This record gives sequence, C-alpha cells and structure tokens, in this order.
Amino acid sequence: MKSFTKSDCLDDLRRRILSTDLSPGHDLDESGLSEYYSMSRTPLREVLQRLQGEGYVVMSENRGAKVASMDIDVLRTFFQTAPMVYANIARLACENRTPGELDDLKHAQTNFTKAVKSSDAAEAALANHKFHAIVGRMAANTYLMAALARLQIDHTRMSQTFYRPSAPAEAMLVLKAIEQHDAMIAAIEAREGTLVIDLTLQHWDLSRDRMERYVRPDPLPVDIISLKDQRNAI
Amino acid sequence: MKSFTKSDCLDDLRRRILSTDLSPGHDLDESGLSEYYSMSRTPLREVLQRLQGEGYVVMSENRGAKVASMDIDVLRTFFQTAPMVYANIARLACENRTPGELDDLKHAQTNFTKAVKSSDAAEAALANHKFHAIVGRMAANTYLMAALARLQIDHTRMSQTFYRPSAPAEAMLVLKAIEQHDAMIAAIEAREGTLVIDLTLQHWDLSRDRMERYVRPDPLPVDIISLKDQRNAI
DNA sequence: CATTTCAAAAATGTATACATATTGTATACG
DNA sequence: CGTATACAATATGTATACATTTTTGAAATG
Repeated sequence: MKSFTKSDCLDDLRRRILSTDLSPGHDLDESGLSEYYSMSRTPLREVLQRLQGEGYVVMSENRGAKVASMDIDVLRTFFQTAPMVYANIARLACENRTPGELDDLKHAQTNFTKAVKSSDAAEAALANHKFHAIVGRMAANTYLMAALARLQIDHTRMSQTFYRPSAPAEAMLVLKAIEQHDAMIAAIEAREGTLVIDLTLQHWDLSRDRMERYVRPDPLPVDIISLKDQRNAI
Repeated sequence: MKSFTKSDCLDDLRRRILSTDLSPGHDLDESGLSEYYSMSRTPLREVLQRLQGEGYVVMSENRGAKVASMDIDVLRTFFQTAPMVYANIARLACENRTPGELDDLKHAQTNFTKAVKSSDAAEAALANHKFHAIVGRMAANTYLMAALARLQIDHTRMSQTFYRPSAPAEAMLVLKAIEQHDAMIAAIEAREGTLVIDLTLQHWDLSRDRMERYVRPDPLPVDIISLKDQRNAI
C-alpha cells in the first residue's frame, strides 16, 4: 500500500479534478478519501479546506465537499474574463520573469510536447496547465494570480477533449498550440510585451474555438429523430 | 464567557486582520486562538486554512499561520493592479446587478456614512470594505472576485488611517468619498457602464493619493536631527 | 399509490490524546 | 568569549473517540 503525505494528497486531488477523473459536481466523501489516501480524516479535511480556498471544491456546512461545478453561469463568465486576465498576465510575465523561471517554462514546454506526441490526452492537458501556471508565476502578481488559478481550473477541465484529436484537422490545431507556446517563450525571453499579448490572444482564440465546439456541439441530424417513434422523440 | 461558532470566529478574525488589530506578519498561535474563541484546535485550524485560502493569512509547514504581510512587492503590485480590477468589476456590476443587491448597496452606504460621521475609524474602514464587496458580488464574476477580495484585504488595511482624519483638509476628502459612493450607486442603478468606470477611477485616485502619503510620509525635518547629539542621530 | 413519520444508518463536526517537529536554553567544548 | 550540542519546553500534525446533523428506508397513514 502506497503511503501518501498531505502534499501528495493535495497534488493528486488537484490532478484528478483537473483531468475530470473527478467530474464537476462530484461528491467528495471524507471517509472514503481518507481511506484511499491512508490518512485520518483530520488532515484530509484540511486538504479539502485548502482545495476550497483554491477554487477546486466547494464546501457547505454539514454537507461536505463537492468538486466545483461548471454550470452555464460559470462558462459565460469564463469566456468573458479569460482573455483579459491571460493577456495582462503575459505582459507582466515579460516584465518580471527571472532566468530561472524561463528555464522552468522551457522545461514545461518540452514536457507538453512529449505528452502531445505520445497522445496522452490527460497528461497533455495537465502539462499545458503547468505551462500557463509558470507564466502566471512569472507575472509576480498575487491578485491576478488568484484569478488566473481559478480560470485555469475551468480551462483545463474544459480542454480535456482538446488533446484527444478525433479528426486530422484537430491534430493540426494541437501542433499549432505547440508552435504558439514556442513563440510565447521567445517573446517573454526578449521581453517583447506587445508581441506576447498578441500571441496570447491568438493562443486564446485557438483554444476558445475548440472549447465552444465542445460546449455547443453540432446538433443531431433532424431527420433521424423524425424517423423514430414519436413518443420517444421528445 | 461568550460562545463563538466557527462562522463567528471566521468573521472576527477577518475583522481583526482588516482593522490591523492583528497586524501584517503577526504570528497566529493555534492554542491561544482556540482558547480565545473557546473551541478546540481542530475547528480553529480549519478556520485558519480557510483564511489562508482567502488570502488573509499565510501558513507554512510545521510553522503555523501568520497574518499576510504587506511588504514592498505586495504594495507595488497592489497599486499596479487595483484600478484595472476595480474598473472592470464596476462595469460588470452595472450589467449584472439585481434589485436586491442594489438595496444591499444602499444599506451599506448608510452604514458607511454613519460610521464616518461618528468618527469610528475602524468601523468606517470595514463599512467601506463591505460597500465594495457588494459591488464585487454584483459583478457576478468568480474569477475577478478572487482578485478583488485579495485587493480589498490590502486596501482596507492600508486605508485604516484614511478615516482617522487629523487635518480638516483630510476630513473633506472623506466626505468626498461618501459623495463618490452615492454617485456610483446612481450610475449602477441606471446601468451607466462608462460613467461608473469613470467614477470608480476617480474614487481610486482619491484613495490612492491618501495611501501613498501614508506609505511615504513627509520626511522628518532635517534640522531637528542635526541639533541632537551626533551619537544618537544615526 | 402517494405521502408522512420516525428510527436506524451514515456522514460531517468537535474534542482530546498522542506523535512529531521546532524553538529556547543551559552546558560543554574549542 | 563564541560556538556547538543535548535536552527540555513549546508548538504543530495526526489519530481516534464521541457528538451532532443529515440521509435513508421501511412502516404507517390518508
């Protein structure tokens, strides 16, 4: 039986939520989780409290914790807010990045590329999350970071399908995302603020188009429905 | 002995931190606090975890919790970020406000005015905090709200002196703040987005000027130092 | 058959005891 | 003297037992 430290538990729960292994709205049972991570309920509850603070879960009095939901209001707000925050973060990252952070970013990019090439969808989404989290750290702005962290939770969960390309045209889009990351790294290294804002917004557009297609897929063919028994059609 | 519920404890600690009754960097002792609020350490630790999530305190492994500090980096970032977040929040508040929230805002404004008139500095700062928190709730944007909440913590702590007017000219400034609040309420009620952005930025300028004077006060008169015994001058 | 009641079961909340890590202090040593 | 080390004191971390609340489900009722 593997032994988990509290930090491991935090990381693992974050990973499972981001990969939608624990789906939005999923009920988190304290006893079950404390057994799963082989720790008592006391530290596990503290982990959940912390995850609530980070926006991964919501807790209600006497009713335990749930994975944060992604209802219609959340999505609307997400698409409204994301480009502004991402662009501002990217600009600040240009100004405030350190050499060490730049190395971290390049390393995250190689991990991302590897994950994409090996067609590991969940791993690619998490590697992408890590990449943008490092850009956020570069920005060195605790206030915007709080907003970014929450945006990323929903962004990563929504983009799970992004890295699971079903059509050749969509595989191309993922390769394009890799190129955009490379361009962003170069711009951040050169401290070209206006350029990195531009690149970030392009990167956002690519992601957004794909996500909107996921949220609002092509409607089912009408004629199939009309051919079926009318009682089951509604 | 008064009995505290966990929610009371949360509110009271927030209040004490915002009013700098618990100053930035202050070490929070679990045993002491659990005795103070007459609850065991288990729920108190959960309260601290939660306050960490909200940005009021920082915790480190095996070293307990401290009130979030306000060092030079924090202040720089604060002045850099606040106007953008406040302006965006105000604009969204115009769009998304509900009648009930508008009532809450007006009520908060009467409380604020009362506190200012009664020269209760700490209460005025907290009432002002509440006012802007309601504007934040009106915006209905969880991502920006996370940033706003953290900005407000530092804003309220810094502006403690704002409502403790030492000179008549500064009392005038506080009255001006009250007028600005009234104008903002009217603009939000009329859903005049561009106007409320303008008013918000003016409100910010007023607050910023006062805070900068606090952070960087007038230097001590040089001649007084030169008159003293040289050994004590340094 | 739907609805209500109420007790058992299960989950969350809290207190306490114990384990582990950090900090302070006195003493030994160079 | 200053530094290092050992040990006591104190603080944080975790496990367990118990309390309270919510949920479940079977029996009773209309």
